[in-house]
Amino acid sequence: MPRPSRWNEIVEAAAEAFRTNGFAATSLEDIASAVGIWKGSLYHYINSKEDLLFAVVRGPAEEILKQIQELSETDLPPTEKIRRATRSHVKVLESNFVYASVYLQEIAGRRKLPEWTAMDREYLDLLESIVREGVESGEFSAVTNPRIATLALIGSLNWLTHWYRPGGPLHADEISDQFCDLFLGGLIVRTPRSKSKPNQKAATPSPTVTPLKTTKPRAKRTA
Amino acid sequence: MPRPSRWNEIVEAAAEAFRTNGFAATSLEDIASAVGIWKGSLYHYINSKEDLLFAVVRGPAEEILKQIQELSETDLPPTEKIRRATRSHVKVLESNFVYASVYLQEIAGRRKLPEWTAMDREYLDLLESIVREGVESGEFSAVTNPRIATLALIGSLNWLTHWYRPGGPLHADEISDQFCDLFLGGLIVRTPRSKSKPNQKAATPSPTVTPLKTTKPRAKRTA
DNA sequence: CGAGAAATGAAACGATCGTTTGGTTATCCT
DNA sequence: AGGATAACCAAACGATCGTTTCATTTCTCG
Repeated sequence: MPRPSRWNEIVEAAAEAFRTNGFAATSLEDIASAVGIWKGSLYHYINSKEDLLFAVVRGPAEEILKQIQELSETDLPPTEKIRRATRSHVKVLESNFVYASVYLQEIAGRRKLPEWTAMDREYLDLLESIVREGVESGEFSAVTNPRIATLALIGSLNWLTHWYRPGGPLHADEISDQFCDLFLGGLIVRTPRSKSKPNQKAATPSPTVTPLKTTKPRAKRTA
Repeated sequence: MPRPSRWNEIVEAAAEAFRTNGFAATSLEDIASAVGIWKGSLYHYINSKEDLLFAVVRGPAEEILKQIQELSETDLPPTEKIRRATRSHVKVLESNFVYASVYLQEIAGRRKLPEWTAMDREYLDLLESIVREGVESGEFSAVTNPRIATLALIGSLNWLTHWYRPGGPLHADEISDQFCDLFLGGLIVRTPRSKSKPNQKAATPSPTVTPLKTTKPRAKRTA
């Protein structure tokens, strides 16, 4: 991967085009003309079109993983870990918005290259182990399935690429704080009631309406 | 749009291919050979390749919107509305998993056709108004920004297409129940304390660690 | 200044794609 | 049965795409 000045322009133009039209629907001519060169000239910087995709995507992918790796090595209480993980996730998404959007749309979807799926998996596992830590310490007593809770948080965060706009009215810090408050505390401020009964349905304080089939008896299913 | 028997095969094959490789990277030859016909023969069913995309996507998009429209017309308490909305959202995603995945990846992203963005917008607005209803009734006293809370829930739900696998170990009812419990109640079962102080940070019961910059003073910014 | 390397221009290639055309077979209806 | 209509075959077209090749310009630095 070369280093000269035009290279940054090229990667930025590629990222912008990939985000708007998708990788497959973006032609090298689109990128070249955005920079002001001929499409053949791109091959002094790349060996194939896919090189551009990886160049766009590598930065934020490695950054976001590094952040949670460092966080996992601390001994902060789980609540604080979740708060900081949420913040750094939103921060990386904001600071590298176009790049990160391309990653989530083109890599985290479709492509199954083992290098990237391993990174996704490691990130998920580290975040889940934080949640699990909170469950075991008794702080997250409302969680029944740590993996689902973790995936819910990751979903909220990554979905930012579908609606967040840099320079828009919502600041990243504001968003991450509210996400974190919501994830940790939920919508409802519970009335002090069943303390020693960590019921699965403890979060539902409205008995006004008969619920329609709370939880089906599950069919057994392994793996 | 024609009706014969092969038409269903074609749409299913298209959906499967679109989900795996994306719309732009899928050739009509891929779809035709999956059904066992020549690619030119597809044009007795369609006028252009995009027709296939819309045929794949229309069903679940209209269904998921219809469900929340009907729900909005009831006078159930907000908590119950959220629970039912979550359930039906997961249900539609599960029952039409491939179709819905294509919608979220190809329509809710990139494409800006006004018909679909209007549907997305209406769905978001209806769900947000439920949240807002709960805030005004006092039930959702922990919410400071209804739109962000709504987008967080939608993100968790739609991210299902990135990790859920039909026939896998997790049942759809189980997932939607846990999502809903998490969204309504959060990770933490709060200890009865500040009842009449709906502080922004009421959800953070761990004062062990000094938070790093809670919320920056925001730069003013309109629109 | 001038040689050598880096960067870009300019054109062409083979492959593939969406679409069209026209003919052939199968299916349905009364 | 037989005609009409739908379904499909088979081939080809023009356009576009990723990539290659080679000539030319621009930059670097001793």
